[in-house]
Amino acid sequence: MPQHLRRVAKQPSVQRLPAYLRLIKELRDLGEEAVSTTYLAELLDLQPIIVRKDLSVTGIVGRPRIGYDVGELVAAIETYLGWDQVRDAILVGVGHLGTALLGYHGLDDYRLRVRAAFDTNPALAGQSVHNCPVYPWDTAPSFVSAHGIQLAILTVPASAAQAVADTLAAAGIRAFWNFSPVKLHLPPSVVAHQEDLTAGLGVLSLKLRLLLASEPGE
Amino acid sequence: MPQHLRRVAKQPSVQRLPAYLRLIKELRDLGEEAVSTTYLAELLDLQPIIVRKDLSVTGIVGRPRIGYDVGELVAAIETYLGWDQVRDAILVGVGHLGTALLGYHGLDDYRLRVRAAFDTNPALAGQSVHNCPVYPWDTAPSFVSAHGIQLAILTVPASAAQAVADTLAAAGIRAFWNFSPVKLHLPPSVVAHQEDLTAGLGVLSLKLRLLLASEPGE
DNA sequence: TAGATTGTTAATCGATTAACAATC
DNA sequence: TAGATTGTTAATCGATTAACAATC
Repeated sequence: MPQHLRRVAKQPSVQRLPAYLRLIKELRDLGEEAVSTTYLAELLDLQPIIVRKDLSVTGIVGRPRIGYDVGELVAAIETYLGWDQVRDAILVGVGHLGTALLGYHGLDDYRLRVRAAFDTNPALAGQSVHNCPVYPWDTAPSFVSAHGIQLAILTVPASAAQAVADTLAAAGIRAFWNFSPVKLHLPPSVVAHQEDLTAGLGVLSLKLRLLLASEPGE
Repeated sequence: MPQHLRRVAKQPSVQRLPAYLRLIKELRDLGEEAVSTTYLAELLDLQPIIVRKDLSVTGIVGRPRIGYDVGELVAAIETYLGWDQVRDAILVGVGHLGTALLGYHGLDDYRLRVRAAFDTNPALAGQSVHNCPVYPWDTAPSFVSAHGIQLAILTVPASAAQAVADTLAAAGIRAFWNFSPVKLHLPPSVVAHQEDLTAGLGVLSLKLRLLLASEPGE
């Protein structure tokens, strides 16, 4: 493995990389050949030096006065995040959010392929949601081991999340993208990332409250 | 406004408050009267001192050896975030994600009421999605000003987000919960919070790549 | 050349952690 | 009382920002 792919960026940096990637791909599709951190920073309301530091973890080198080669930069970020290769995934819990994610073409852009969805509701089994087959939950472990799936998207109710994760981890899942509002406790050989929509709503609500409180007449 | 509601917690703290609130409400519903930071920290894989620091911004005081009063703590966090009062909202963009959010009862738990949804698709106008009426997008500005709506949830395509936000801000919207993968540029009298699902996917993908790379046989 | 941009090194800032007195 | 927990103050750690030489 090349040295620069070993560098571990801290979470704030990693979280910004997908936003850079999105913009740079747009520029590429518009025919641009180079991009500067000054420009990216302006679009994202960041300091140019932050963008430069963030990009440096991917090992990319730019050219003074010109910036970074757009094609190289896309490749560098994708390689760094592991988005350069197709990864198979399953989704568990075909409710509102699960259905929405199955219909979200964005995942495809990042080469994440949801091969199957699972649900305990027998009415869903055998159906196809946004072109993804839905199977009974019982069959998930054998599907995972048969196809060597490493990534699972969890959109199950909070009460079920830990048990579902335990079962899938035993079947071979190594990474959970967890949309259930529960912190998963897993062995060190498995990684997880929790999406918490209410965290964002909390930040926004506080901002709004402080904004309104700061205004005359309050 | 009481002094402690003026204290502005930093973003990492604020983001953790909703997770505390969720757990504490569960405890309350189980009949618990007190909770310690030691206990909350264990459930969330955090240090107790972090939890204590985070809670202190709400102005709550605990009792040594006992912890915090569960009812008081729920009230303190809700008041701090502005979740103690019902807030009206609209949603713009009734696609997969917009539909999922309309069906998400979680919003109701935080007293966020989506009064109407809007879409440019004429086939949707007049329909009702998860008990929320859908109207033509053109009518959004007048709805916002007529009802004094301050918060808007944006689930529109990236290409439309900035224009939609500009229009709504002019009509009186003060806060945007933005699910479009675009950084909004808004006047200082308006706040926004961007949800970026791909940021989380990036973090998870990197964790997985590093996990696999660290294993024997790689 | 002049000026813009990269990329390094050092300084600052803020969040996390440690230490510990207070208290129930 | 002994022991667990709160809450403050100080220390550490890590991320952001500043300064600036290198370079195209």
